[in-house]
Amino acid sequence: MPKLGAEPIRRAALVKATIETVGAAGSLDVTVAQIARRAGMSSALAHHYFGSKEQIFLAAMRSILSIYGAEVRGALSTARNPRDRVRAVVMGSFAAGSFRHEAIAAWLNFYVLAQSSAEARRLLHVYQRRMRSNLLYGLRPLVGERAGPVAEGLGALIDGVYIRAALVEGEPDRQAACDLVLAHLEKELECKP
Amino acid sequence: MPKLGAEPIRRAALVKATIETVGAAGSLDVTVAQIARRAGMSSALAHHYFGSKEQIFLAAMRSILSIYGAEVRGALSTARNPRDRVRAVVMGSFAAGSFRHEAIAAWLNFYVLAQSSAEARRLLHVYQRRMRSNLLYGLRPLVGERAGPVAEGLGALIDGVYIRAALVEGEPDRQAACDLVLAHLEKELECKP
DNA sequence: ATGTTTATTGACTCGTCAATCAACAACCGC
DNA sequence: GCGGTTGTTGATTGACGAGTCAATAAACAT
Repeated sequence: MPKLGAEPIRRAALVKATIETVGAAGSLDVTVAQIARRAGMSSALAHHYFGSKEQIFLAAMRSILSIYGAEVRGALSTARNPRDRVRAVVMGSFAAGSFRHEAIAAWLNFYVLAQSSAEARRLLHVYQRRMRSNLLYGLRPLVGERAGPVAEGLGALIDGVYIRAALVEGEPDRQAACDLVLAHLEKELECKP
Repeated sequence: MPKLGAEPIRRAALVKATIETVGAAGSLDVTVAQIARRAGMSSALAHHYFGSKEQIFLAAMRSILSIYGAEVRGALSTARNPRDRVRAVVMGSFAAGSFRHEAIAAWLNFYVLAQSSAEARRLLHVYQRRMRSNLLYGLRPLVGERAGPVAEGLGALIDGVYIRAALVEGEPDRQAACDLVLAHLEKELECKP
């Protein structure tokens, strides 16, 4: 049974299974055994590779954050001016890899975890800072000193759209979500001072 | 010890203690014993009056929702035109009784609970529908058929500001939060068609 | 006085679950 | 073919926590 070099495969399988299980339950109240079973292994093995339940969750969140980051970077890479840069950050946030039921449920629970786990809070702050600085970089040339508040509003709006999407069953409407935020952005860009 | 007519006092004490305990822990992962202790009684009594842990939480959420509803109604009562009506709904959402650390933490966890508890989901939908209809009522005369999308955006923005406030320690800045949303509203009202 | 209703709790049951461990299985270099 | 490394699990432990229950105590009714 045991083939060598299994560690990365097992870890990946556990991360995937964690996102699926948390997504299906809509809560972090899932057992390591459930996750391990979905990943096709025993719960002892999950502990063997990750050490604790919390570390399994955090690995899953890191995976989600890294997909999200890659999507935003990808969208940014084709942007040639500030306006498109800001739009890219928004559109990256609603790309297919991130704005999915499972990932959204994970996000929501991640917010909750951040209230009690220092490591989760740290991770969340990293994401928020990156998002904020991405937005500011594009916004500054467009709205000058208003960039701060505008970024604030965009970030909050994106977060709000995310958690509202957590409540609909089935996959959320990416197009509609993205358009809503982009429309808000247009309004902000209309007045330049 | 036992004085008659204790039921309503006990229930209220448990609701209060639940909000405090969940607020302090930032999670629904608190024991009935913790809540009961904070409310100055045994866990058996908590079960006696509420039947189950979930019912205790739901009672706490109903209390928060009812305070919120009262605040919005209060703000609405002095509004004399559509514009002030919409502003009242927004400002009611950031009134002192609702936009507090504890209540915000409860909200966040309520969203999570709504993913797995039918009763929590029902309760949440009641609130969302009421908020939406309050907004629409004021928005329709102002922006006509755009009222739907605008209400959508306002609702999402308010939710987003809420969960972001969950992450700051200490009491959140009500003024700033409210201003941010009101500024968004002004922008939406600028173009009337 | 006595029985009924309401209030209250300590002690208990029963299940669950994270984490550990001992043991077993396959592969590797030699 | 042997010792070390890696992979893997069933069984077990130990703790914790929701919910129950029997028992006690005060108030009330008659």
